[in-house]
Amino acid sequence: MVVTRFAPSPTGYLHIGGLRTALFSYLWAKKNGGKFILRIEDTDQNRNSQEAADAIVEAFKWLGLSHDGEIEYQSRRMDIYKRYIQKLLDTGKAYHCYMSKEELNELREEQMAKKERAMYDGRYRDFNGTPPEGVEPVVRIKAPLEGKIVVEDGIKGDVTFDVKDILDDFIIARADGTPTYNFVVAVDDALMGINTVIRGDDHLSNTPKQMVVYEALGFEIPKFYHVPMIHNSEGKKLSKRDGATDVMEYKELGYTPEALLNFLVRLGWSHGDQEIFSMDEMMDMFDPKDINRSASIYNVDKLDWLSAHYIKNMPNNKLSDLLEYFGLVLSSHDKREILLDALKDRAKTLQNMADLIGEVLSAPVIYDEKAVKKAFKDDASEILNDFAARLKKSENLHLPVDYHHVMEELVNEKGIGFGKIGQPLRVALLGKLSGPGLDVVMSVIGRDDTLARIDAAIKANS
RNA sequence: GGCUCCAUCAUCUAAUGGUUAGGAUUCAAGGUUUUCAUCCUUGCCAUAGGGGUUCGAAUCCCCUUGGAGUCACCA
Repeated sequence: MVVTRFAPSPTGYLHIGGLRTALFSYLWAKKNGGKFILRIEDTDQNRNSQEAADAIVEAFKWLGLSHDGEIEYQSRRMDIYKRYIQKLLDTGKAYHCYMSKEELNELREEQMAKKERAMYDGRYRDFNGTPPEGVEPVVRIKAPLEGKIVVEDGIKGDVTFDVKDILDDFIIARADGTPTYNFVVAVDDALMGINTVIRGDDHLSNTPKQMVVYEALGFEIPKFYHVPMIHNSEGKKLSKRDGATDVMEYKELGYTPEALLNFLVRLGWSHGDQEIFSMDEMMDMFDPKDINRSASIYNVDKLDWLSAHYIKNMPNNKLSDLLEYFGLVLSSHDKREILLDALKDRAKTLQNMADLIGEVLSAPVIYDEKAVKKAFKDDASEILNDFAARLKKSENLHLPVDYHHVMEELVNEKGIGFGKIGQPLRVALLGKLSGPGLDVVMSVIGRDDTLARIDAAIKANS
């Protein structure tokens, strides 16, 4: 059984990069009928981890992702970590170090001055004398002093580290007794049965340390997949300053979960030439071995395209439901279908769609200056008046086609082009020269509103 | 700086050692549309550089260059 996990530190919200590794982990677990565990890494607990967990769960919920079992909080597992630290102490695989922070800094400075690597010198590694007074010791693990550590990574291949380049007897418990990151990650992953770790490749250099812990405790090392970073347009690691990095911002912006997930799954992963993936397809086709080796740059153009694609292909009742979040209640509108059909392939996002609908539903408050200049010349007012008169005496104006007939009639009888009536009418109805079909607009707002808008436009612009 | 990773169009990416280096987004042009958008068609655009290995290299090896990540009693 494949057991994966997503293990964010509680920084407040779900990050777009985190979401991608979470998605990869989720897909791989679910595809294999396994489990996907959510673990909050709050050993330092300077922040409100509950809030962070809630934010992450909320985001997962929006996206339709779910984790198995209860959320694990590291802050609630302190007893477990203490027990394993004690075990290492008892078996001589870890030891107390009485070096003070000052001494440590001193050592580091000396090493820096000599251009050596800053590392612990192991002075308490085999210490069995009387400990110095007044120093609360940290616990250090006995790391190997020489040799190589090979991380067998499913994406990068075998990555070899020379122990003397990267390791020292690192701290596994602070002076206050709390355990440190590399220790708890290894302990938790092992204890929770996580056999497949999919995470950002910024963790690759931590992996040897975690392997030392696995080794010391006799745990089995999981399969690692270190996923390349997502970069900003500058080519640097994505940070808060790069626009929207909070997943929930995308909801506010009007992106749908399918679009966002589809966008993210294709960042660093591909399946031939396929661009559009439903959740089922992702699950069916995803395999971490197909993840790219190189970092990718985050670019919203494609997200916009996907977003538009999903809106275009969404059933109207679902679209209507989603639009309510953006303040639009259409359920009782008798021309809902016509309206949504006409606008769904013009919108990039739900927010955008709501705006476009708003432009149809409410009369223009301002008329675009250029549009007026272009459309309201010569006999535009006269033609509009003629058109209004025809509307007034027409019966049974309901569907777009009904309005279209009236336009056609006018155009034919006067021997003019469609543009002659179309342009000024468009300005009258929408205040500008772009937008959905005029017959659709008139059908949606009805005859009375149409007449009112024509009237208002003539008064304002002639 | 040490260590590690990475390198195909502007961007996301495809290509058992043999392809006119493919697709998608963006951009541009044309068609459709009374307008705009959608949609359709077409076009522009890439194997970082240098050495090898090989009949043959985007693909394997080495070097250079460039980029990224990481080096805590943070996670």
